[in-house]
Amino acid sequence: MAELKHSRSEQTRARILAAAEEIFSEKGLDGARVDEIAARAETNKRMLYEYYGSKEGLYGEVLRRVYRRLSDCEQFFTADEFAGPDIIGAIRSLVDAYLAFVKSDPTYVRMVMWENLYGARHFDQYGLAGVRDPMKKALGRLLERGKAAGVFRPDAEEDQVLMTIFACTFNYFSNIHTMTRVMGCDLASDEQIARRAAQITDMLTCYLTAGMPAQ
Amino acid sequence: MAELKHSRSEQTRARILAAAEEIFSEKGLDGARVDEIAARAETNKRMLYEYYGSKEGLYGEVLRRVYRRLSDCEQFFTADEFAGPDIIGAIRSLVDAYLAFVKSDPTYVRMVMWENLYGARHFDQYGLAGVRDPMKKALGRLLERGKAAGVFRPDAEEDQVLMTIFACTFNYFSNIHTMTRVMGCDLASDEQIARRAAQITDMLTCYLTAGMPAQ
DNA sequence: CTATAATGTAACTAACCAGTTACTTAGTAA
DNA sequence: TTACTAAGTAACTGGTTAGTTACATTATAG
Repeated sequence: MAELKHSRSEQTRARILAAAEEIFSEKGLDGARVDEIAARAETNKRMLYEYYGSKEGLYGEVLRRVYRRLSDCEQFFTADEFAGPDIIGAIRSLVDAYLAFVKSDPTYVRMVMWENLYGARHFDQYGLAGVRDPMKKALGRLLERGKAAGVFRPDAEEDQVLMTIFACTFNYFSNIHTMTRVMGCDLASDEQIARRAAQITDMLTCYLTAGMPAQ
Repeated sequence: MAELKHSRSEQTRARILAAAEEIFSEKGLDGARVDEIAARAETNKRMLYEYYGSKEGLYGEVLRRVYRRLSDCEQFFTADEFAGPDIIGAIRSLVDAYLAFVKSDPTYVRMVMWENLYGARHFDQYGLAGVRDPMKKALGRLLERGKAAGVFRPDAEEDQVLMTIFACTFNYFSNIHTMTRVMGCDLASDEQIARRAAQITDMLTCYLTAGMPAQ
């Protein structure tokens, strides 16, 4: 029963990685404690070092796993929804999808924040340089189609639009604590999130269709 | 010469605070080392604890100081530039000013990021709840004037526009490390920053003036 | 059953770190 | 000079932490 043994160790590996993700995303590389990760994984340091070699190595694995979840959204962004004739509706879907992703995956948001504070050191170190945001491709195709159809202004730049969408969606959750205090309302509520989504879409649409003949 | 003595201790206090700002913004509360702060301030722990009581207390002082720099921009945003008849130009100035601020003060950006990762714990603890973003007031006045003049659409919401400006400017620098890798170009260059500023302004203008008679 | 290897436990180590304390130096006032 | 106080030094303390090691348990293959 080699499989059973294998499966047992795989399960421990998986529990360690899951616990590490929780704790690294919560406290960062410096704030996290190896013993705490081992305890939450219901194992101990010995196994953690057996499987991952070092604290930083484990952190790197967590980072890889988190970014993989983003790449895995690729399929979503290639769905039929984005190939139909309603190009403005597709932009809305794109914004909604990204906002839904960052809302549903606070761990992703926090790990990206930590990594930016660490100067993307581990991002480079653990071979994530090739990671491509799936939204970038989808947006590129969409802009091209929109321009060809005469719906979008021809001078719209993919990179700039992408940065705007990314900033507006990501930032809403990454800075939600300080922004809530400045705004004086609960930005985490579904109502506020929906308002924000509508606003971002509205704004992008205004920009992308400015000066073009109305549909 | 009581003043000389006083001044000497004040200088040590100031050197400690300056060193702490550098190191806390670089490494965060957990990553920073009290000995390193003392060494950089060319003094030692004894004085640090004399003046600031604890590591966290010092961190709180740094946070206060950093936010004070933002409030101090108030005067800039009340300048004549924002009261003139060129309301769209004023929006451009507002974006440029905020972008220039976050570009010139990476310490502010990083401290806000740390604080968001810490759940704004120290933000509350050290009495920064009352901090108001000076841009918020300036933008509120500007939108009101623009609407009254029939230049801006009447349904534009101050909070939403503010969040957009904040997200687009702050996020550009807070996520510059990971975004540079996804975009594949040097976002820190003056050329890229200028392009970004133009884009943000353009987009806001499109949104704010959509459906209004051309000027 | 026995040998072997995977899995797990717990104590240990060497370094580190926030915070304290005993002590020294230097500036000042009378 | 003398008495006093602020400023500075360095060693120390108690607790913590990443990483290691010696040992125990369990499972399985032959």
